[in-house]
Amino acid sequence: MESLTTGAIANIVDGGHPEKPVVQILTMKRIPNSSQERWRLLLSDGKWSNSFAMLATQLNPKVDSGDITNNSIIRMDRYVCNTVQENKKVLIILDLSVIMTGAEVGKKIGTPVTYDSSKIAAQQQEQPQQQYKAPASKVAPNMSSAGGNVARIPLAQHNAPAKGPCVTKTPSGGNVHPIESLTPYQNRWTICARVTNKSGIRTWSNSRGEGKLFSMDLLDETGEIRATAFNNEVDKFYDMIEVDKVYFISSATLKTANKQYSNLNNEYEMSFNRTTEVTPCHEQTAIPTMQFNFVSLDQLESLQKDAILDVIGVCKETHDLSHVIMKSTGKELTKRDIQIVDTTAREVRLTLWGTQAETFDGSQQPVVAVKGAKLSDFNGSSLSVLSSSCVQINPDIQEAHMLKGWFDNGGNVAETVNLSGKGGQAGSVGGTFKLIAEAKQNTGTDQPEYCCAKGCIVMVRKENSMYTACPRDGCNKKVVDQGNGMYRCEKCDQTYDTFQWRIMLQACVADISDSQWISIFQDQAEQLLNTNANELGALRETNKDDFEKIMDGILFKNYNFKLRCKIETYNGENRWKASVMNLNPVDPQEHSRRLITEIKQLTGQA
DNA sequence: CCCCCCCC
Repeated sequence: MESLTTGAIANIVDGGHPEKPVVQILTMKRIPNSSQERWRLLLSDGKWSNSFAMLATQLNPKVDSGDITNNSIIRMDRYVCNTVQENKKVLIILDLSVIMTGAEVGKKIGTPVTYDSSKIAAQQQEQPQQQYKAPASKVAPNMSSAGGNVARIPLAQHNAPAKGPCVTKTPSGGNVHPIESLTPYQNRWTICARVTNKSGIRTWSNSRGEGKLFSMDLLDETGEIRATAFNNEVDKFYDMIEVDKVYFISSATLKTANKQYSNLNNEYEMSFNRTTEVTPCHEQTAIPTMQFNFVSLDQLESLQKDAILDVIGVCKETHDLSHVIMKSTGKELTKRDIQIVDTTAREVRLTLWGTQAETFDGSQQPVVAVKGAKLSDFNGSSLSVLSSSCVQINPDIQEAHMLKGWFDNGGNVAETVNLSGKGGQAGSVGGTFKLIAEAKQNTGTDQPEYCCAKGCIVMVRKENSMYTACPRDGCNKKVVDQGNGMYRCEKCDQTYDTFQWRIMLQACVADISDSQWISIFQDQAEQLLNTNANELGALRETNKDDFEKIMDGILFKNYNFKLRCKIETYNGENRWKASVMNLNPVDPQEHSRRLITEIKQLTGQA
């Protein structure tokens, strides 16, 4: 039987920080009424037990997957223990390894006794400052001595799993807390963080009142968090806070972050309040300057519209500056579209605004990294830079060097899929999944909306499913047969001696909720029918039976469709119309995963 | 306590 680190629980409660203690989970309880899933654990070291432990939410999947259960023996690879209120301690497990599964252990080891709470209170008075200790191996021995002896972590270790703070003491001699350990459950902390982004001052006015605010992104080597200052705190702090500088910050309010408006890797965000203190940190630190969580371009189509995300790509094409008039205010804006490409052979449009658009130089095809770009569904998928975004040109980071190397060695001539061309051509189907009946409830505006639906083709209209089109590439206009072997295109105002076949399918797609006739055009129809339009057109003329066989071959199969849905007015009547932007056979595993996610959402488990 | 972020 794997041995536990006897006495570790008592040691931690008493303010110690044993390295990677092995403990047993006796029970796990979900904390009720918390907006986010949070687990409280009763831990035992075989001799002592205490229910002061919580799982960092990034470890929740280990509970959901059953990796950790009651009786599991775990090694706490990284944890912090903080004091909350007067006499309570909270231990947060940041990283753990399962040494033995609960099933393997099968029982409580030993007869642990709850570590006495009065002892905790007494201990507390002796060690009021005992809050966070970095793992000994990560910091230099004399980091707290006078003379600016600061522990340095090599920059190359930024992404190493175990991290501690670079600066370990506050100006008043207290401990510096890692950003990663901040929670609303405890309020006595000081962080030492670099400001990586700072907004301008913005005012608002709504039914709840008016005011002004600015926000900033804070970073240390354990994590990042957004902070916002309102009204008086704007006056107090706006001028002193400078991008790229490092500050000690203490005593702000923590609350759950709204992910819709932030891409920072933190479930909480910070609001400055009247007790918040900000002090510049003049020590040299190894706090990194920016932390990206890049999404590769092939993932864009599977993400929700309006998502805020980090991207990096090589600028393969730079468009001219242009000006647009804002619909809401009539103000004129300057913009520039660029195309960025990455190794997934996707390219996407990225729109820069204002000064950033004016000063952008794409002539050397630089690498462009954006933290906090916004995804839109215009023309399939496109990206836009927001005022809260941070754009870096040729950043000195590994991903950028890798991309540039790839681009200069063939990537520049690689064939790519343009995600910002029409509906998006990539294989993955993106957008919100809906039942057909739900999709049809969208009676919205004249703007098309995009969604996904899984459905079965139950009928297909064979007549009028093909037409003879202009042979000029990209025209696609129906030609008029002149009866003399010549075909006339009105759009091109030309007569040709040839034409090309195009497919325009009407298919009735059904799911459990409803059915609907949907248009499937050329490219998607060719994919669906597994043929090419010219061959199919020829077959239609020569062998009607085989033609119909091919058309019937698509019946009664399930597909995931990405749909473009629109209300069209036809003879004064509104009609819901949908066409297929792309389609894929249903992958049962992926489909099941999505259903499980939906069930969890419906039952409040996610 | 904001959460607007533009246009095709």
